[in-house]
Amino acid sequence: MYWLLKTEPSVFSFEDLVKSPNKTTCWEGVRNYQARNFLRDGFQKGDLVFIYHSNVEEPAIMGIATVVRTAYPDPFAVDRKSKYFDERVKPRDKNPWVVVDVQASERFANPVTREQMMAQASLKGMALLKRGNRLSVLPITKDQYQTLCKLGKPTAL
DNA sequence: GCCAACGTTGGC
DNA sequence: GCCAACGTTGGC
Repeated sequence: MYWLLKTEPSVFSFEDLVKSPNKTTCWEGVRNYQARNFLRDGFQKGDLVFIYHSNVEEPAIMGIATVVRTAYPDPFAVDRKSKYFDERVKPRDKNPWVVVDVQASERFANPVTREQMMAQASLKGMALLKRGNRLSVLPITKDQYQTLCKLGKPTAL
């Protein structure tokens, strides 16, 4: 399967992922149930994931990561010191939030900008491109994956 | 259970 | 900085 994860590069960028130990990080802080369901029920080991920079001048897909660990409880949701702490998760409840681990695998030689995607007829209808879409975890079809790779030119790290 | 108010995301 | 979209909250 193929996915897309949004991130604000001022918080955590694709290059931050590349620089992480073993180029791997746990993708914390997802606090939306639909997005959570994708992470929990959809993400499989080996799935490929586009990393997309949002809330910047030129939103773009920067590269590809691989799922290296399937969903497990988000430790930050129950860590009072974390900015992702969720007050509503009471100790005796089960923590509803999950993370997956992703490892950077390839960098796009040509990051694919939102503008480029908008101009691609074959990407018409992508949820990502819909105005007002706020979902931070999105499924990508095989066709979309191939189109985006053709544009992005993935290169080994 | 309805729905208005509010808060957040994120493109523009 | 504006505001569209939409999820969440809380009064009733």
